[in-house]
Amino acid sequence: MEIKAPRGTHDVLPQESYKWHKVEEAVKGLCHDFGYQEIRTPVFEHTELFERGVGETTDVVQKEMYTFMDKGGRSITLRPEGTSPVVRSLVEHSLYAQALPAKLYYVTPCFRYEKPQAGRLRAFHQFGVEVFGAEDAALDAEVISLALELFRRLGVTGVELEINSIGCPTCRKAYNEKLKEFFKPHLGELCETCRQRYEKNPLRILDCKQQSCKDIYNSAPILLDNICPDCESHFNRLRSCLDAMGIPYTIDGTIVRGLDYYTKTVFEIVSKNIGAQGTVCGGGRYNGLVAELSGPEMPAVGFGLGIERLLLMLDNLNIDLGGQDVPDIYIGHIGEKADMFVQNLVLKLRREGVAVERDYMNRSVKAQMKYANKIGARYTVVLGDNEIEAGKAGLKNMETGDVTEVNLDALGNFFSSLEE
RNA sequence: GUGGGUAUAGCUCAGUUGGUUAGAGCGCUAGAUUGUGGCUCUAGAGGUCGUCGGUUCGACUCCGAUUACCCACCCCA
Repeated sequence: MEIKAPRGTHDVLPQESYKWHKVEEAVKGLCHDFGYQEIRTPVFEHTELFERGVGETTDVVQKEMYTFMDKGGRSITLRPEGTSPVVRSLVEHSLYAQALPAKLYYVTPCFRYEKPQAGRLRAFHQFGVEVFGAEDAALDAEVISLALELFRRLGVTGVELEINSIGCPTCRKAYNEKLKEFFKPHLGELCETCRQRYEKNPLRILDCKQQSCKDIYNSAPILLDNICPDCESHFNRLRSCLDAMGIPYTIDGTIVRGLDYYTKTVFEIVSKNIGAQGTVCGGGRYNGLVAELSGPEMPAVGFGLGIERLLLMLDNLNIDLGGQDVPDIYIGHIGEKADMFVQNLVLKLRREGVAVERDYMNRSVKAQMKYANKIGARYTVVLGDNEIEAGKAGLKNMETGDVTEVNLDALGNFFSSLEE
């Protein structure tokens, strides 16, 4: 029986992996420019971290985690999101005692047991950014601008920024009461899940897609209108900062986010061209999380951005990230003497940083050339007794077909001069 | 977790009302006066038709189950 990749996972094949490299390079350069440093945390953590961090009532924790007991009897969970582990590490290593704000980023696999569909995998990758130690909404804006700058640098168009404020625990508590009051007379008209939401987290009702529920909550009090003065001024400053940077946005009062730790600012960057899972980046402020995970009272803001969804956008927009890695030169050979000569020459050139390929199939010259063409070699040279004797050979430019005579000793120099 | 669609060669797909040795294009390999790619031509390799069961004289074709993939809901990146 053939073994296949588990449901909801996929392989990044050689003809795709260069795209990942390009995206990773872009992320690296971007974070450098914005002053963010990389942090790497383990793929698995104690289950409790996510229960506490993400929130026990969330879907992610309740039904989507890859949780298992290890041989030491510990409950372990494969990271379902990137923020909690970073906060755990921040607290564990007292990173908050260093220069603040602490600005961190990561690109890492995440795992959620969900039913796969377009843009949704069980094993996927997130580029994430987290900033700790500053309350200023200018940072919320910076983090948003960073995400948008990644899209800009990669040439991605057609993404839209949506922002909202879900307030702080104080004003949200008051608002929840207000919501409950509003929905109370309509309880019977709400859908099944919304009736549960009514008890657990009335805020989520506003996220319901069912028309019947929509009709009701359309006239519900709006959270934005009910946040406290402090949250309101934070939101206004965020808007001013975005305006100052010339970043357009829409305010969407229905953005609630499914992770419990968010406070004040929440935002999504959505795209229409990757199917139903249009949110390519989501994040916001989470001022309570560090303390929740036994750290000091410390404000924070960040986002997660789905790499696979980003790649999906690039494909659908036909954005070429610059092609695959190809050999500088393919060295063909004829005869045993040349075989050994080439064996040595290949290593010599590789030591000089030239990307070289040769024949390992004992193929005809014609077949070797075909192969060289297929793998996209920029140059080819074929060596036989004559060339080795003369120390010279015809170097063929595969793009133009031009052949120029070169000294075999000078091949390395030829390629290093090409780079200049 | 709920719903819909699909399943034939490495890939994209044909396959007639069930009827003998299951096809094409692309890709792969090898050739087309003996040491040079791309174009063209020729040949070859490659499939227990997702899996299991049923109906039938006979199933790739009909029925059932199962699995996987795709799409949507939910949720989220």
